[in-house]
Parts: sequence; structure tokens; C-alpha cells
Amino acid sequence: MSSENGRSDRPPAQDPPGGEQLALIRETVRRAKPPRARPRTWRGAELAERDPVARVLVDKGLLHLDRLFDYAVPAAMDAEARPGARVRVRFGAGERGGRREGGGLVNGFIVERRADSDFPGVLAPIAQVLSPEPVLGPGLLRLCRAVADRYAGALADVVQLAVPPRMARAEKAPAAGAPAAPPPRPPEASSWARYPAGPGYLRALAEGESPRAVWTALPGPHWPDELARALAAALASGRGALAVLPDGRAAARVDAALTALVGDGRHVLLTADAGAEARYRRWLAVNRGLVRCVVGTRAAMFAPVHDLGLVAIWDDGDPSHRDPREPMPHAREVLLLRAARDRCGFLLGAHSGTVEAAQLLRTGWARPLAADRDAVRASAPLVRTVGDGDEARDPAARAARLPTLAWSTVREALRRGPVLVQVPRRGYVPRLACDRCREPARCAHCSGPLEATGGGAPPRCGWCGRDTPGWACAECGGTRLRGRVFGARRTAEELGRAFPSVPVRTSGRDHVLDAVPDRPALVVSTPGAEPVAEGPGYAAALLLDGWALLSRPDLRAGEEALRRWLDAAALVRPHTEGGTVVVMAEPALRPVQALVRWDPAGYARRELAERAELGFPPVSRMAAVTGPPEAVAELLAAAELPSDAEVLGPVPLPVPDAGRPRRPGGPPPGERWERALVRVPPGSGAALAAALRTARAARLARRGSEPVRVRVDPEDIG
DNA sequence: ATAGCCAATGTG
DNA sequence: ACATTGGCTATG
Repeated sequence: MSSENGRSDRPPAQDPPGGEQLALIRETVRRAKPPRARPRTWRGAELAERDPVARVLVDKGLLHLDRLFDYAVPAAMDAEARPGARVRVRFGAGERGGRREGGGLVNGFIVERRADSDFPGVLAPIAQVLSPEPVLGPGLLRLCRAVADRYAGALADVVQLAVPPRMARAEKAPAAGAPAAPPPRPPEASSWARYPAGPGYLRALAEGESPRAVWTALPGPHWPDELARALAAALASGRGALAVLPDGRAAARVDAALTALVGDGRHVLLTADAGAEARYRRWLAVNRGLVRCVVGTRAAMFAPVHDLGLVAIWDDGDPSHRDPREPMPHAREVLLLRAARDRCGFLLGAHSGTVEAAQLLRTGWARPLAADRDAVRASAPLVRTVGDGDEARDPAARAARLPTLAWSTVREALRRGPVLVQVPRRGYVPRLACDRCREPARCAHCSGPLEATGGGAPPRCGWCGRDTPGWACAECGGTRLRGRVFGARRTAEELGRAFPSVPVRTSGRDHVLDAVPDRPALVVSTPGAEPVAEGPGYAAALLLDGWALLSRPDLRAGEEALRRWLDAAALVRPHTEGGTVVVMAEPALRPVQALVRWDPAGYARRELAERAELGFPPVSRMAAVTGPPEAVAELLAAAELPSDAEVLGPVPLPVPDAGRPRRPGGPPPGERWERALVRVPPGSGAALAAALRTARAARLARRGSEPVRVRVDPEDIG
């Protein structure tokens, strides 16, 4: 309802009196005129006999014209101008005096065909139907609208994320996928039996019910198969299923498991690796209802699966689940919207646990799918900690820059199999810290981080590039520097020297290894790029520089560190088979304790309780309003925020130095920006988003510039 | 966004 | 008196 003739829905809050009056007059005039029996269009255009009006979503991501526009359907396009079809229309400078070709051609989607229009003026004809393929069907449109509403964003922006770009060849080619096959038999519960509620969950899915669960997966290699079995169970009920994974590797694993279960032809893999055309071909097969099951990465969260029985997400704490494009929807939240709208099953699985998942359990919306403590102990490795005080005592360990315990664990484990070394950052150049107090070393000129340049040269600032001879710590006055974080390459080199008889392999963003054989080797990897170890898994894992991960000034630092550790530790063989994990972090810290006890759910529960106390998300819903101080103040004043909304701040954002690379969404160098947080209790999230969206749209329509950003669920609070 | 319109300002 | 420009409006 909000989209058609949007002006009438919500009068702008702070309209000057004159404008209000004008709007009123316009409104009255429009209401007074009954819809014409036949819409007028440009002279000479022959219109479609039936439903000559097409309601079009114009593909311009501008919030203030985020509504539908009516166009006339020329008779020649009648058959092709179907709802959901991509079209091109003239948009912009309108006709004057009958007809004028002004404005440019823009892309859009037909949303609806109608007999008449509410628009009193002359309708422009659709310029071209790009393809009759109904790519924006009613279900997908409703989902996109819900996501736009959830994130205070523009519908057209969301549609751009949801509908892949057109590849004409893929449309012409015969549709992929097997001819309609009977549903597969429900798979037996298998390793799901390790979870008391597992077999019942699968049975419910197979019988057509819609159970919702948060699944704390046991460590080990079974989760792709288990996830595939949940999808297969939904298929067995005759419904469709969708799983979203954080990266292409994980998606490929689930895809392979699913192929082993139900064969080829029933499901597609939607990832970026496939290439645009193959991807569009598969997407079309899903949209046409020829394939009922999708396994994919982030963008697959919108996949138009027919008759959804299950939506699933793996490792929802992985940052890649948030699309970085406007309005930055998170796959978990989109799938939650789908589960609620379509009343389908929901499965959120991970080795770790986010506070959002804990919240789903706390409210009772989802049920836990977790193993008993005994089962956890039986499959988890032994976790040991190495604190900062635990220095390298023997020379061999010192040569490897490793404390004794870590070094001896690695040496021992290398007799039995591969050893995983997780390093938090990539690259060769380490950042530096004060050797005495461990405070990060900062540039005396601009406070940027100091970086070692190698070759005995003095360290250099990572922001302004100045050399800093004669550095002294601002905290304690110390003058000696130590390496703070060592990247994967450097770590690999040093470990190679320490264990000369063992092959060293690295896996990182550039070259990600999929798997390593069950043979002694050192495998140095950045988080998320860890190869799977074949056979029983890694003999040991070394989690380096835990304190660097934990010292980030981020509300989620602990959760994120624990998530990365657990994802790596889950690749290590069980304690009963000698699997050991050594984490370099203070044992007293809560995330470290949660790792040692292998209790991610308990950690998430406690984090959630703490957030609830502080009024932080996800217990409350937050939005960030960012921009120049006056602009932020004006927007907040103009917005009709729900009565239970609470405005925190605004507070000034750090002024970026000229030398620092500009962050997207941040202030341009030298400008002072502020950020206010708006917080509402559960239940008022939709009203908050609607209020901010309306206020921002009104602002964009009026003033010349002064950008204000509105971000629902801001990531970097705290 | 972007074109068009109007009013206010600048120029011959 | 006319061109130029900036603000405001609407986009079917």
C-alpha cells in the first residue's frame, strides 16, 4: 500500500505550511477525478485491449521516488508485458503539451497489469519489453519489499540484489534441471542421531511441518552432510529448500553432500564462481519452478524457490553474510523474514553461536538442536591456553617465536598428522607494539599504526608514511618495539625454519586450499580459509595472536574471536584421538573459557544477557544516523520516531586524517561528522525503520545535498 | 539523479 | 531588455 502514489500515505512531518496546502489541493483534485475508463497516452499509440496500464518499479535507487509508476502498454507489447518482466521506460522530464521525448530510458520491472490508473495525467508508453521472463514475481516482490522496509531502504535497491542481471543466452537455452521427479525418500537420520532432537526435527520437515531450530553443530566433518539431510527432508515433503553458506567452498561441500543424497538435477549451486551466465541459468530454473532446492552464498538468500519448506543458514556470524550493498541486508535476517512470511522451517547452524541466535532461542521462536555434554566431550579436541606471561624458554621455541607449550604441542602432533596454524592477518608486514606494555605503537605525528619495514630500517607509519626514528611509547615511555601480529607468510617462513623436515603450506584469500592430506604438514591459514584435513582431521591446531583478535574495540570482538577459533578447532580430531588445540590468549577471558569448555551456546547466552542489560541489539533494534552535524539533527527532528524510541548522541565521529584511506560511508577527509544511534524496544523496529525512511526521503527530495546515512543494525557500535 | 521552470541576479 | 544562474519541483 505504501508504494502507490506514496505521497498520500504519510504526510511529510515538517512541511512548510504552503507546501502542505499545495499537497492538499493536489490530493483533493486527484480524489475528485474518477479513474478514467481508458487511460490517455501519447497520440497515435495503440494500446493493449485488456489491462492497458502497467504498474512499473523504476530501477532508480532513489529513496524519494521509491514508488510505482503507471505506464501505458502498447498493443504490440501486450503479450510480453507480463507482471515481473523487465522493461525500459522513459523517465524524468515529462511530457508537456501532449508529447515530448524528454528524460532518459531507464530499466524497470512490471509489477502489475491493470485496467486503469489513478494517475490523472497522460501515461507514457512502455518503451521496450526487454524480456517477457517474469523475473520479479509476486513472491519475490513481497520479499524485497519486506527487506526494504526492514532496513529503511529503497525497494529498487533490494530488487537489484535479488534479481540477477539478464543474460539473454541463458533465457533462450532450454531450462536446466531434470524433468519433474517424484520427491526423494526422506533420508535416515544418520549422524543427526547424535543430537537428541535431531531425528525428530528431520521427521517433522519430511512430514510437511515447519520446525525452527538453532543448531550448535558438533566439531568434525559431518555438518555438510547433516545440513544436506535437512534440505533433503524438506524436499521429501514435496516442498522446496534453500541453504545459504558463507563462502563458495562451504556451499560446494553441502552441494556435494546433497548430490550424494538425492542425486543430480534436484538442486542447484548458486555461487559467484559459476560465472554470470551459468548462474543466471540456474536462477531461472529455480524461478521457473524446475528446481526446488538451492545451495548458495549470500545472494542466494533471495532465490525464488517455489513453495519453501525450509530456509537454512550456516555460520551466521561470518561477516560475509551481510551484503555490503545498500541497504546491507544480512542473510540471517532475510531468511528470518522468509520463514515468517512463508511459514516454512528454519535452521540456523554453526559451530559457534551469535547473540542473534541466542535471542531466537530465548524468545522461544526457535528450539535448540544441540548435543549432550558427553557427545560434545567425545568429539571436541583438548584445548589448552598460552597466556602472555608464558614465554618461550628453550631456544628452539624462541627461534619459532613460540612459547614452549605451543612449540612442543606442534612438534608432538606433527608425528601423527597435519597441524593447522591460524594467523589472524595476512601479509608480511607486522604492526608493532611497545615491548614493555604491549600498547600498539602509534605514530607521534598522526597516531597511525607503526609498521615494520624490514631490513633493520626504522618503522614507518601506516597512515602518513613518516619514518619514526627515536620512537617512545606514549603510555609507558618504553623505547623498544616488538612485533604485534605476524602475517601468514612470515609465520610460515619461521615455522618452516623451526621444523625443517615438515612441509609448510599456506592458505589465504589469494590461494585458498580446499583440503590437505592426512600427512604431517604445517598448514598456515588465515581465518575462514582453513583447509579441511582429510581422514580424522588435524592432529593439532595453533591459534596465534588471540589477544590481537580480542583487543579490537568492537562489541562483537569476543564473539568473533570465539567463532574463528571454533571454526578452526572443529577441524581438529577429537581429544580421544589425540586432537589438541593451543590458543594464545589469556585463559581468564570469557571467549577463551568458552573455547576451552567448548560451550559456544553458553557464551552467546551470557553475551545476550549482557546486551539486554545495556539495551544493545539484538534485544533492542538500533539504527545509526550519520552525517554532518546539522543534517543529523535535522533528520532526527523531522522523523516521526515511535514514542518509545531513544536517541543516543549524537557524538562526533573521528575526523579522518588526510593520509588515511577514506572508509566508504565515512566522512570525507577533514570533515566533521556526527553519528546518532536510535534505539527502540522489540516490536518497534518496523516503525523506526519506516520513520527514518520517510524522513530521509523527504530530506532527499528537498535540500540540495548534505548526505545523511541511515543504517539499520549498524555493525560497528561500541 | 536530472530536466524544466521560475525568480532573482547579472550584464549590455 | 535580455542572458545566466540557483533553488525548487516532479518524474506516469
